[in-house]
Amino acid sequence: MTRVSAEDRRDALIEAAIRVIAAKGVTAATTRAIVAEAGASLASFHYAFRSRDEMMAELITVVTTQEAESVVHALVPAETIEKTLEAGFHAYMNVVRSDPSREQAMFELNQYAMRTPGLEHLAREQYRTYFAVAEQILAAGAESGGLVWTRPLPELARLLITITDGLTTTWLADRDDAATDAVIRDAVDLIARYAVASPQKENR
Amino acid sequence: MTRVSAEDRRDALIEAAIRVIAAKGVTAATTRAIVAEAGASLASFHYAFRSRDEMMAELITVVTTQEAESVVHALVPAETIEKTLEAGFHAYMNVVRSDPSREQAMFELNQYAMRTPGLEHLAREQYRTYFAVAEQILAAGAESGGLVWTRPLPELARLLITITDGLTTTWLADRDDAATDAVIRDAVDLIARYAVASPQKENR
DNA sequence: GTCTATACACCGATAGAC
DNA sequence: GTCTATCGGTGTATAGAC
Repeated sequence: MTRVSAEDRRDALIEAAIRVIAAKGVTAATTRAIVAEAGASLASFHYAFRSRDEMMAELITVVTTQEAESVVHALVPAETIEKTLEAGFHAYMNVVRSDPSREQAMFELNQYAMRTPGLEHLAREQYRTYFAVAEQILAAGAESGGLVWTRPLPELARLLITITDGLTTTWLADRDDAATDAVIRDAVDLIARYAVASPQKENR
Repeated sequence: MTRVSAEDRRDALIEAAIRVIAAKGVTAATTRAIVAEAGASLASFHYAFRSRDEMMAELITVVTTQEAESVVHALVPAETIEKTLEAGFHAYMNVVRSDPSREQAMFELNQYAMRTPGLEHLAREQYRTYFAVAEQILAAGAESGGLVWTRPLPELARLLITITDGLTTTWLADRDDAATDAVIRDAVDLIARYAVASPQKENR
């Protein structure tokens, strides 16, 4: 192997680990499987990382950020808040459908963090990121339609993530697209109720 | 060890495995850890089960049934459908709070089934059981209040499970009781809208 | 920095005595 | 049926040559 900076080696190993995890799950992501995917030697792994858990910790934050970006990127504002929300849910579900194993891996990683001493905070951090993304999406959706939310944004963001999580776990289990769409319509109705026309800006 | 029938041995090992999984996760449930918990020898495991996966398959159906029963058992009908639903969600969350690790294990087992060749059908089966329980709960809740659902029960059952799953994953990640309660109130409003007074029985 | 070789723990599973 | 002892494989991590 040609010489590579420590930073590049770490990144390459993490990207390789992400591919392995997305394909075969967290359990299959052994150091041997990761270096094989990265085309590196076993020793180079422990030159770049003190331990497998150290790499997993970094991987979790990287993959959470990637997930957040891919969801935000898939969004498109529509004419009404209902259509925007519905399109948002469908865009998200298309991300899930395009790589179910990867989405399952997000849950596995969260549980891995919860079960691993010293990594518990990463589980919480992962959801903090999700909530922040949800707030961002809701804020943008309301603003583009000239609306305001009549409920505190953090509450609606958690509601959105709760439903999204549930949609994902149930779909992963039975892959029922039609039933998922029906739940999405309910979710849209529920959330859209909390959006009202923005009051005219008052002079003062 | 005294002699035990094959059936009893299987049950004892499965119960031991459930305890190990609930405490430390699916990954920690090695054959050695299980027999140690059961007070048996390693060989007796493979006398009772052809393989670890054979035991895991049986365990998943057992634990899914247990989970269904413990939820149904925690229910109490109230005066209105709203109160019944809200009490139901809180009863469920109390089950989760009383043993978070066990509830996390339900997700881990589901994912284990999805990742293990030959066990995929168990993941679907697990959710079929959940949906059936949800239908049962919704039917009983409406009947006790003299109401009928204006939506197909399977759709409402899936909605209920979707929300319950999301409530669980988010609560497991950040243990935020107050935020969870707020989401529950939304869920109650959403579902209760589909219950109306039962029409009088008509003579014919 | 990168490699091969290896240490050492633990995994699932089985052989064979009792 | 139950046990101890052990096999072959794989896990994380490291030693030491280059």
